[in-house]
Amino acid sequence: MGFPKRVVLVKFDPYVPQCIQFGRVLDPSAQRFTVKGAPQRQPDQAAESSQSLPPSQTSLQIKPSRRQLAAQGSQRTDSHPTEESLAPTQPEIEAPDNEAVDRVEDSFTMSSPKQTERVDEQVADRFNDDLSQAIKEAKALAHLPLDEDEDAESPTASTADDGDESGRDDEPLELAPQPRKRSVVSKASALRDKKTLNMNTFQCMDPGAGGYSSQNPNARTIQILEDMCRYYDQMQDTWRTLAYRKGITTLKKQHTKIATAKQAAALPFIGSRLADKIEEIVLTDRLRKLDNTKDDPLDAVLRLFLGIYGAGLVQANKWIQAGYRTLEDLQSKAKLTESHKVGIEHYNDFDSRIPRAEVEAHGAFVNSALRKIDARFEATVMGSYRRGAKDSGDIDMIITGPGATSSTLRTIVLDQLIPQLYKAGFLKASLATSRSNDSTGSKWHGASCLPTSKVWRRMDFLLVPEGEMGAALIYFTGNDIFNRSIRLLARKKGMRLNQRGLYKDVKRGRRGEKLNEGVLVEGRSEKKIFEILGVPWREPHERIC
DNA sequence: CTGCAGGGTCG
DNA sequence: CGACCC
DNA sequence: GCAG
Repeated sequence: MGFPKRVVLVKFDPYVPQCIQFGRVLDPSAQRFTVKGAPQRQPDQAAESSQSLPPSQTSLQIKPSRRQLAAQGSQRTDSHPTEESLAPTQPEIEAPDNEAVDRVEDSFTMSSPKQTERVDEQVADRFNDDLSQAIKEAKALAHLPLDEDEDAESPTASTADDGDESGRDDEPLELAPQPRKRSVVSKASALRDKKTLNMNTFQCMDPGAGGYSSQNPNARTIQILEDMCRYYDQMQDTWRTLAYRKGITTLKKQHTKIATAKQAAALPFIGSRLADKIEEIVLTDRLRKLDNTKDDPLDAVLRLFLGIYGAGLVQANKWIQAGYRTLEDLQSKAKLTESHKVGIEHYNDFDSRIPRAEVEAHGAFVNSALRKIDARFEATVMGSYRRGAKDSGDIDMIITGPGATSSTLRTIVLDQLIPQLYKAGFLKASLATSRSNDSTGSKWHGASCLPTSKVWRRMDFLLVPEGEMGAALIYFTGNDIFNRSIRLLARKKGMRLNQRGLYKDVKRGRRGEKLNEGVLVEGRSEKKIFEILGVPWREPHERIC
């Protein structure tokens, strides 16, 4: 999702790690600093039951709905709508340190760029076989309007992604609205193999909604839904946000106008609720629900508080219930953790976007310091920067080195690099950091600031041992939807994918709880992981779901 | 009605 | 361990 | 909010 979306395929090395980013997504327009004196009015705007969130509850209930509570844990990802703005069509936005990247790649990836296409095709082909079968299955299971005979040309996976640069306008046809025709599709095929996964449900199998633009017939609808989505994201309603994102992505893939609820509901990831909203938007050019929630003072306060690093629904509601309405209230009256203090003090800093050039500068600063400690190590900026974004929510760097073990990395980074960067005045605060003596630690989260600036930026370091580069690349390349999708796929295949590697023979309980670590299958090569999972290779910029 | 990725850090 | 974050 |  995103705005002007899909633009260039910036010309960077496909293998260059591009990563997922953990930016915060906050609506700049939100009147977060002007919400003082928010009325103490009683909440009545909770139209739907599910909507009666704790927030507004001026009164007693501090308790977030189960939904929301469960929601913790995945919000604010860089893949949020507003975050995906890719750099404008200037192909020249190459990563400044391409060399560095190349080196990294060379050291940690099996295949060289040369072999890329070939490999990809092979994978793709292999995939197609599986796919055609999966597709049938999918059609039987999903209520997609495909005709039986159509699947010969497995649409979805425009497989070996034609590295077409001029962007694409081809859209996955399955999603195309077509005259409803209850395909009597194969109960046979459906029964054939219960284990066949419905690939249509994995967004990682399908190139992102790249062709989307304001030209899309559903542009207006999408715009409003993105507003809703952004709102829910701010409210940290993870699952609703996720659902919206999926639905929006589907809509972006449509090339015809979706005007009725019935029409909309036929699409994947669009259920009755979203369908109704879509119809309302088309009919009235607005969404009442959005209008309401948007200007509720208490919601505004809640969103203000939720924007603080380290503050979630529980904490924010406690503050609200305690009567606090402004950041000043919190600073003067509430008991805050160190993170909260930093988060409040630099609320604006962390809330603002980081220009691409500045991201580069931060990266250079870190890299320079690291090289002085040990020239073999490298720090590479990942995140949306690698995806070619013109600005980022935070700066995310992977630090690795030839033969580096997690232990040596911890020593180098945690005991030397970080302290030095602090001394240099570059690092300003730590928010969450591993301890060099913790054998499992692998990250450092904090804030940095260029000598030439006074705006603090969220900076994350990830320590990645050589043997885990492949998995790390996938993880930090994102986007998050893609990651979650591919991880889910791995799970469905009895495996487990995390930032360290792909594991097989993972035993799980009835409810999916991991009962066993599983056996490491692959961690070093990104491509192999894709291959093993049967996911067609996708360039980083195509992993925007 | 339940799961929605999986894992690290903080208090 | 719950909350929060990536 | 969707899907199973």
